Amino acid sequence: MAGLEALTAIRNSPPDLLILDLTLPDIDGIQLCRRLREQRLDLPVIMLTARDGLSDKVLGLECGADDYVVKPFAFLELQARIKTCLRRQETATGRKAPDSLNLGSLKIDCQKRQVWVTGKEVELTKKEFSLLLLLAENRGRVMTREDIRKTLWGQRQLYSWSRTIDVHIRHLRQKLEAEPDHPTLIRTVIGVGYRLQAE
Amino acid sequence: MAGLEALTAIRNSPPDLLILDLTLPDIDGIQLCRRLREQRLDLPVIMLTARDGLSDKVLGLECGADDYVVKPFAFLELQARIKTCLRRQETATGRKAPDSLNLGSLKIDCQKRQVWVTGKEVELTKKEFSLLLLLAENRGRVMTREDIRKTLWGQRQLYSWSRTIDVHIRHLRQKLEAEPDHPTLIRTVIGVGYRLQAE
DNA sequence: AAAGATGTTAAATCGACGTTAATTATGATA
DNA sequence: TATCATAATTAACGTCGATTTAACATCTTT
Repeated sequence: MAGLEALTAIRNSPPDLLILDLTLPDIDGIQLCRRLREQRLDLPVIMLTARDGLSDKVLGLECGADDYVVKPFAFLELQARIKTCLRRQETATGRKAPDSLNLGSLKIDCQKRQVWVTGKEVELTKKEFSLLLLLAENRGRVMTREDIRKTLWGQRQLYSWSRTIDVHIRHLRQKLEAEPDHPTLIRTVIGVGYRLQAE
Repeated sequence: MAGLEALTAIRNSPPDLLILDLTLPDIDGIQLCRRLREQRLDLPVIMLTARDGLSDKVLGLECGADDYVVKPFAFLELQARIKTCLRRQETATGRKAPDSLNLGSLKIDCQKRQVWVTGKEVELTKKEFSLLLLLAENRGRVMTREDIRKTLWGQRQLYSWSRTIDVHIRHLRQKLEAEPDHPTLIRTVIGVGYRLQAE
């Protein structure tokens, strides 16, 4: 799988741990890792590489990787590091995103990627879910279109004049709001962005 | 200046915008840029380079540069890109601004873009909010029309005889003052500009 | 009172957002 | 690999609020 594909896949359904090869077809492991961190995706990353130079090693760790294994490696070593990484993750307080969000009539299960409104489950697409999660994690605060664009699409993927974000907002409103045409949950802040009403 | 020197200089007193040459003596522009981002230095960066390959271009943007100009370039192009970059920076939500301002009965939350007067929330438009923020950040001091024009409109033409600023002030007074016709919060300093009463 | 600066209002313009349908991408399945 | 279903994005246009303009009123200073 190419790096950019991976990035999308990870955003859509984050795994518990990532093992990254330093050499990927389009963007390399270091860049991929950095992007993850920019997007506040706090999952453990183990770098995998054939190169043995110190500078690479430093670079790997500086970009936010949690550990580093040099090829060729004993499988047991990798296994050990995976265990360590996961244990560290477990015990680190509050590093992981909360498992579920409870905002009045809105309930979000981040792990299962399920959403309920007034007890009823609603089905969201991946993009819809990501967008809702972003708004929910920042409830009360205005998320600018720029914020949204950066988080969900990364740099330079979506033109500023595109109406894509609006369309997803529309879909969310249709699925979540009692009256989609008079939204109370997802408010528009004209000239700025959107805000999910806290509580 | 070499790249490492630059890095130190930037850390010590961050400029408004950075124009980076891809080829520097010790570490190249891409690495410098990446380091900046790692250190969460969120200043706009324009890459400058002689190389024309696509991969370089991609690399430049992916490392966190905001834009990219290939040498040789028309000076007007660079100028245009600088403008765009700065405008984007300006409008990005409260990056540099403090999180909240508390001035007696007036409360401003820059993150949420919300404003309260004596506990009651008031809704402001984008321009109104920017104007109020400018006055509030410089409370007690007189902001000249020229200051206001420069900050809120930049180079874009707003003729000196335009009443636009007055109109926005009017709207702010209507929304914030107990008696809009006898303003106590936003005072006029004739011949100079406006001053927000420091509490 | 005159000149210059600011205040006020409504109307005109402009731009941001909303909406729908059509199109394109994606991913699963045979 | 072709096909199909679904999701994501684009295109095109509508709507409405925000901003600016215009015209005139009122205040200040000399």
